[in-house]
Formats: sequence, structure tokens, C-alpha cells
Amino acid sequence: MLGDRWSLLIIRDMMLRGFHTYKEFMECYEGIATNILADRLHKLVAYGIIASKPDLSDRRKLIYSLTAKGIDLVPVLTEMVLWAAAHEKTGNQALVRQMKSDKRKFLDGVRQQCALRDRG
Amino acid sequence: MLGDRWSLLIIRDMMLRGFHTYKEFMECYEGIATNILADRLHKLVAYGIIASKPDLSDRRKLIYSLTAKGIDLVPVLTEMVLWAAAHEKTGNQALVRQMKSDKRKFLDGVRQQCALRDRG
DNA sequence: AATATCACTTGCAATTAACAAGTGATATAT
DNA sequence: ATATATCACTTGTTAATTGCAAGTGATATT
Repeated sequence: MLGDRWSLLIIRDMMLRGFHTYKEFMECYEGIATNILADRLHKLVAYGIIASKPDLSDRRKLIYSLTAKGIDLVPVLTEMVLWAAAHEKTGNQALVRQMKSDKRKFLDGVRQQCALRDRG
Repeated sequence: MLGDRWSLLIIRDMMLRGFHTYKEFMECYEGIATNILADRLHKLVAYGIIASKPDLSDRRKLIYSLTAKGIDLVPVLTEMVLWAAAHEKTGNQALVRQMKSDKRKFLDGVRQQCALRDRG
């Protein structure tokens, strides 16, 4: 269900980088094909992990957001980022420091930001 | 790197079910092809997540074990199992209860068992 | 009215995975 | 000792998935 190359990346970047449109994913991921991105977004919607709603200020756009089920993946992604940071010298060091210093606080912070974006 | 259908399953079952031979994976996963299993095991060895050594009591066999890097994935897999249990009504309920009641203790227990198997 | 941007679809080639049938090394049964 | 079985794979071949290029229709901007 999340066992492919892109789904977890999409979720990670919605959580940690605030991505919420097709264009942001498309420009960010080198090598992702348009049809695959569309397919993954639709599947994530179908699985109930993300939701989409039209952007009222530009009706061409769709805004994607994490559902409660998606937000519950925050601990999974956090542990993944920590593991990668420990073993693969990659990623945002400031973020990793934040995760390590107070994991509970970090998790709650991300959850709250997701919820805010969803309502705003 | 872990973004495929089988790699995380293999790691999960080495951690939580004590799998350590080719045959165990082959018999357990409905639908995995022999070439794909061999490929994934080799890649996991190449990535330094698992290691293999010959079984001294039957020299046809290879025994796979998690490396330190692999054992560090325990928190990731644990969070995944918890997420799946919360949202997908699947999996070992006893295990999930254990994870929830004292996560720290559970993590240490799994790490210790992996280390024991590796030495034994 | 013309052009640009948005989130996609479609068609096709290339990559990857699944299935079936070996292979060589070792183990077991006769 | 010979025959058969089991082990961890390899080697084809077919089927499915992905990557790439070029659209498409709806909306937005100039």
C-alpha cells in the first residue's frame, strides 16, 4: 500500500515541507512521471491517507491535505528520517536536531501544523 | 532503497518473527518470485542492513541476520505496525498490545533478541 | 483574443516483476 | 554407493509497471 518509490516521499513532504499541490511535487521530485504522480495521489486519496479540495482562489488548482489517518503516519516518517540521518548522511540537520531533542513536542507540532493547514 | 514491495516485509519478519533463511521468506510470502527474493536479500546485504553467513550444521543453508543498521530500523517498523493496527484491522494483536503498553521496553526486547540470534 | 498555467491523460518504449524451469552444492534414504 | 530430496539460488520468458513525450480541457493572465 505504501510499498512503492513515491508514496512515502509524498506523505513526508506534505508533513514536513508543507507541500499541498500537484505542481510542488512535480517540481520537487526529479524523475517522477506525471502519470505516476497523478496515480499515487489518487491512490492515497482512495486509501484515505490524503484528501483533495478545490482551491477557491484559483479553480484550476487542487489542494491536497493529510487526513487523520495520514497524520497518524507522522511517527513512522519521523523514525524514518531519524534512521536515514543516522545512517545515510542526508537531510535537514536542523529538523533532525529538533526531532531528537524532544520527540513528543516535535510530533505534536507537526500534527498541529497539519491540522491548521487543513482548516485554513 | 526500501521503496519496494518486499524489503520492509523481509526486515519486519526478521525482527518480529525471527525469520533467518531464504526458505522461511519463500514459504511465507505468497506471490514473491524466487529471483526477486534473491535480489532483495542481496540488495539488503549490499546496503548493510542484513548480513549472511553459512549455517555450520547444514552447509547448503545461509543464515541471514540484521546488522546494527538493520536493528536501528526497529522503531520505524514498530510505528508502522502500530499505524496499520490502528487503521487497517490487521496483524498480531498480542504484539500490538505489547508495543502500546511499554514501547521502550518492547524496542529494547526486540533489539536484544536480534543481538542474541546474531551471536548464537 | 491569444497565450500561459493548472492538473491531469494518452500512447509508446523501456524497465522491472512474476512465473516456470533449471543448476550446483549438499544432505538424506535405500 | 546410488538415487532422490532439499537448499539457495540462476536463467529464460512473459506480463505488468514505469518513464517519457506529447497532448487535453478548464481556468487564469496579458
